[in-house]
Parts: sequence; structure tokens; C-alpha cells
Amino acid sequence: MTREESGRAGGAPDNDRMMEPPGKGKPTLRTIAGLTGLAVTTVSRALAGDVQIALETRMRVSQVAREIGYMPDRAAQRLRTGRTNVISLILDPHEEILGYATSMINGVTEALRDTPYHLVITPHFSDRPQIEPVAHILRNRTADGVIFTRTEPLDARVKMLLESDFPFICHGRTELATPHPYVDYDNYAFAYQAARRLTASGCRKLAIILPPTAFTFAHHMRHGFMTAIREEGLAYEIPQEVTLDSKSDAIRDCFFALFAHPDRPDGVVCGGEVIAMAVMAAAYDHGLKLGQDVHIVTKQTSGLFDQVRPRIPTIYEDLAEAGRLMGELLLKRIAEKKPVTELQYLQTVTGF
Amino acid sequence: MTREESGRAGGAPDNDRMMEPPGKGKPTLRTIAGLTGLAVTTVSRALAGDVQIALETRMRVSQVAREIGYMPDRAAQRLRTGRTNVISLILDPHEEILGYATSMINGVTEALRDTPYHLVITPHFSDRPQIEPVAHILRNRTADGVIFTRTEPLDARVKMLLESDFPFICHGRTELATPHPYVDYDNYAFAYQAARRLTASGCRKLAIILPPTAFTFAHHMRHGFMTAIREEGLAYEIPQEVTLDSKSDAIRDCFFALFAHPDRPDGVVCGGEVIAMAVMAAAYDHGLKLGQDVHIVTKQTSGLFDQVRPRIPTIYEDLAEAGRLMGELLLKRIAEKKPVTELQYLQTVTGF
DNA sequence: GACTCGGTTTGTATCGTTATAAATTCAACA
DNA sequence: TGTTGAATTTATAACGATACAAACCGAGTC
Repeated sequence: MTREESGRAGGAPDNDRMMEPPGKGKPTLRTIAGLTGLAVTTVSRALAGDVQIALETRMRVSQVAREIGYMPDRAAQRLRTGRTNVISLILDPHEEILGYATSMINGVTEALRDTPYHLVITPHFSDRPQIEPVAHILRNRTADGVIFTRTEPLDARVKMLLESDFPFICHGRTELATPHPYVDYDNYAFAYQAARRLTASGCRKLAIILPPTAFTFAHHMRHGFMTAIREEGLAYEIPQEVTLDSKSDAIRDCFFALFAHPDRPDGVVCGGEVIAMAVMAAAYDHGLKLGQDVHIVTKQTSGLFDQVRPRIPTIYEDLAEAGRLMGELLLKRIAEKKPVTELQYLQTVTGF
Repeated sequence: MTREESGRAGGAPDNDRMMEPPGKGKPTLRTIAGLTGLAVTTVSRALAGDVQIALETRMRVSQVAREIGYMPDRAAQRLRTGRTNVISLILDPHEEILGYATSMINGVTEALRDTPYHLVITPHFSDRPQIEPVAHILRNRTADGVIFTRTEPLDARVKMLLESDFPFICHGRTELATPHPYVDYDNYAFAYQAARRLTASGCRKLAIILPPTAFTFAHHMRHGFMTAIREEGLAYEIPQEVTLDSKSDAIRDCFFALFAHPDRPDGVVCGGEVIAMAVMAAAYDHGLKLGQDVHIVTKQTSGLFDQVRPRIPTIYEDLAEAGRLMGELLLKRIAEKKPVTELQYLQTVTGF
């Protein structure tokens, strides 16, 4: 008690700079130190909730801090502690899937809400090696955690991050022996169920557009699709010249050609809305009737297909939720060393 | 010359820490200082290209820096100089327009390529005042420049940023007296030309879905639309209960109701692809034939409508270019105090 | 030989924060 | 009365970079 007051009265001697408030600038620890008559160190520790600091002091300090609207300087914290309070989301500007990035960003953003973390978008330009942004972040420690997508079976980024024991989470799984955090959508189930719906509609020959084979989820999709095919003993066709990444014009042209054949597929599994629109366009341009001559099931990641006519059956993938999950799991990974199994999540296919 | 070598030989005395390389960590200025036998200050200034430093020294230093892969520590630079090397893009997670955010992010990202700037996504949660993220950035100087969208005629964010003389650029114009940097799309021209195309197709009564009136571009659109209406002396209808921000279901329902009337509109101007899909769905659900009973012109911001059948006339808005322009102009604004007129850009409507 | 002067390099302090070690206070105890 | 120790608080140094003022060097001048 007396210390306080003596501190207030005689507090000037050492940190006499308090007299000159740090310009018109933001309040710093020193501002609070001046106001309370405490040392900067004490203020810092008080705000950090150190139990070595008297409870009363802690309360008084945080009270003052709140009053003057103190916010710690991120740069200073980062320089001192090495923690950046940054989550880096690596994005490929070429993602064609409708609003893929936006939904995911929104999800991650939501998870980061009310945390000190900022979201930095790190581009991966397609003319550069995929590992580059990860290597850069790792080398310069410009983030506390990394999120990336389009995971490959033997993903070099995963390997590198695992080796460095650096917090990360990816959208999609690998086939690596070492388990690692991920959020994935069950594309096996998607393709399987999509195919089953088509067979249930009486289709005799199915087609599917797969992602580039480099990506793990291409195999999942193929597997799900083929399982349904085998169960039914159906004919099928997997066009090799297009992928989910192809321009929609290319996909339309491809299916326009396919639909010209007498043994054309009468059911198509579409991995995305734009793909579905392209296939529909191809059918339309042939005068084929949707739901009669040709059936389609598509993955839906936005509200768009609620407005598409005729109505097309869809299977929903919640990308915003995926983003939110990735954010949450990554934060968990950063905060504490959890067993990896708690950092893995597989989004199931909703409904049939 | 001699200095160099003496420096190399006897360079140890003061900065003897060079012997213990800073852990396994990244190289810093001190690493280079150790290697070259120069003082940290000299290295810093050499890398900064200070002409006070001998050309030979500058070259030698940057050579060494390159060899050991030196990258300046952002946190340290930021703490010392106050420059963050961050551009903040304020995003509203509720933007419904298809891929709006993604395209813009890609554009900004492209502009920031090969600069030291990072892109930070700052969310604006719709349950919070619009000014909040801007005020926060301003107060804590967490960025060197701000980008935001959905500008209002008397936009509080613009006012605040102008007052603080803080670099920013917005997507959309204001009606403020003080000129400020912006990139905008000519929505007047869009609406005008869209309407004219519809009248050219023989429409007798036009409808348009406008953005929420709070936004400046709502007025631009209305004005363009109404100009065309007046020139042709046509009937028109502007549904009040929906806006471009409405859920697409609401828009479809609204137009389903409109299309039920005998004096229904036979031409609709759609400000976005999802809107257009909703209107098309409403028409379809009434059995109205597109291109005959009802005509539509839509703004196109992605490749989606290339696949929509029947083909719908579209007017293109390049959001990625808008993002790129915003990035470039903002960087220009940060680098040098240019006249504002060079920091304004209006994207014209391409073709008729 | 002392002196000045460009051209060049260096030392010192600082940004705001925090880890570490040291200091202070005061009550309890011998 | 002096000692011990728990409870608090404080001083110091560092993170890596840069602004500023001062120092250094050799050459040219008087």
C-alpha cells in the first residue's frame, strides 16, 4: 500500500521520460508505467497475468491499460519473442472452383476472430515451385502456422513442415507414413454416392471429371466412383484430356464430343458447379434433355445450384466450415502439442 | 583496400560475437558484418544503397548478402521504422457476389508481387460498425495502406482516412468534396447499356435489382438505368424488397411473384451472375421462355455465363483487374505524394 | 608539419517488448 | 538485534534494424 504511494510520488527518478508522453502516438508499456508509477517490466508481467505480481497490481494495471486503450505493439512482441501472430494461407490464384478461396478465407477468418492472429494471404504463383512459399515462411518465420490446399500423396510441403516441426494444416490428405493434421472432405463418399444416385436414376454409362492426378483427392474420387461402377457392373468413361482444373470451355467441348457418340455416357459426376454448368451446356447444345437423356450430379459449394433449372441433384461440401476447422485445429496445434489424431478431420457427405 | 584487409584481420575486436554464429538461425546484419569485417551500420546502409558508402563496399556487401540468403527481419524493420510492409484488405465475409473477393484478392496479390508487401485480410464482421477495422488499423498502424470496398456516398471510412492522411484506396466512389483515390467500375454505363440492349431486343417493361441504397454504386446503376428508361419512354419496375445483397432465393421468389402479373417486366438487368440465375429460375418456374417472353442482361465477373444456356447477353466487369489497379495505385500513393487525379481509375464497360 | 576537406566508415541510441537475474520490502524468527 | 525468506518489484540486456552524429582516412593546401 505504502509502496504504491511512495511509488507514485517518488516514481519519477528513473523513468523520467514519462513526463514527455511518447508524442501523440499510441500508449505503450511505458505510458502505463508512468501512469501507475510502476516499472515497465512490472507492467508487462502484470498484463501477462504473472502470478508473481500481486493480484491488486495486476488488476490496477489492466484497468489503466483498458482505460487508455493500450494495445501491445505487434512488431515489438514479434521481434522479442519470435511469435508473429500470423497465420499464412497459401493460395493458388488459379483455383477455378467457384468461390473456393473466398469460402475458405471466410472460414479461417471466423476461426481467427477474437484471437490475436492475423490472416496473411501468401500467393503461390503457378510459374514457381510449389514448395517455395512454404520454404520462405519456414526460413524467415513469417508466420506461426501455415494452411495450404491441394495436397498431394507425397506432398513435399508436408514433408518439409513435418521435418521442421512447424505448425500447419492442409486441406486434403497424403499417403505419407507420418500422420499429420488435415481437414479433408470425403471425396470417396462423394463420388460413390454421386454415382449411386445416377445409377438409381437408371443410367447405364457414367462419366466423371477427375482432378489432376497429382492431387490425393483425385484418387479418392476415382476410387469412390469405380467402387460404384464395379458394384453395378456399369460402363464408364473418364476423359483423360480434361480435369477439374481445365477451363470450362475445354470441358464443355470435351463433353460435346463425348455426347456425339452413340454409346455416350448418360450420367455425369461433376466435381464442381462450373464443371456441371459446362456439362449441362454440352448437353443442351446437343439438344439432350437433362434428367432424361443425360443425368448429372454435382458437388455444390455455394448457393448457385439452388437457382439452376432444371434442378440438378447436388452433394454439398461446406468449404467455409473446412476453413473454420482448419483455423481452429491449427490454433490448437500452435497452442499445445496435441496428439495428431485430434488435429484431423474428415468432412462427411451430408445426406444421400 | 588496406582497410578492408585490416578489417578482415583485426575486425574481431568489437563485434567478437561474430565468432558464435547466431545459433542455427537466420543470417542478420551482424552475420554479414562479421563476414565482411564491416560494422553493422555500414552493412545496413550498404544494402540500402546509400551513396555515402563506397560503391565497391556496396557491391561486396550485397554479394555476401545474396550468397548467405540474407533477408531483413520484418519485425525489426517495422519496429524501428514504423513501416509495416503490409497492405490491409478489408473484406466483408457476407459478400454474396460470386468470387468477388477471390478475384480481387488475386488482383491485389498480383500487384504486390515482387514488392516487400504482404496482403493481410482484415475481416469486417457485419455485426460490427463498418468503421471499426479502419479505426483499428489507423490507431495501431498495423498496415501501410488500406483497401476496402462497398463505398458509400458519405463514407465514414474515407473521411477518417483522409483526415489522417493515411494511404488508402477504395472500390467505388463517394460524393465527398475532397477527391480521393479509388478504382470503380462504370456502373452507370453498365446499367445504361444493359437497358439499351434489352430495349433493342424489343422489351417493353424493364426491371432491375439494385444494390442496397447505402452504396454509391446503387445510385450510379439507378441513374444509368433510368436514363435509358427515359430515353425510350418505357415502363419499368424496381423491386424494393430485394437488393443485390439479398439471398438468391429471395430474389427468385420476388421475380416469381413479379412474373405472375399480366404487366410483368419482359426485360431484367441483373447486377451479378447469381442474381441472373435466380431470375432465370423464376422465369423457368413460370414456363416463360428466355429470349422470347423474358430477356435478361447480366453483369459477368467470371467465366460461368459462358456455360449458361440459353446464352444470355452479358457485360463484363474485370474484378481481378480492379484488384490489380487498386494495389498498384495504393503502392504509388504510399511511395510518393502523387496528385490524387493520378490515383483514380474508372473501369469502362467493354463493348456493346 | 599542422590543417582542412571530401569520401567513407563507425558508435551510440532507439523502436516496444520480454526473459533473466537481481533487488527490495516486510514480517517472522532465533 | 540480526537473520532468513517469501512476496513483490525492478534493472539490465537482448531481439534486428536504422537515424544521427561523430570519427576516421589519405590527400591536398598553406
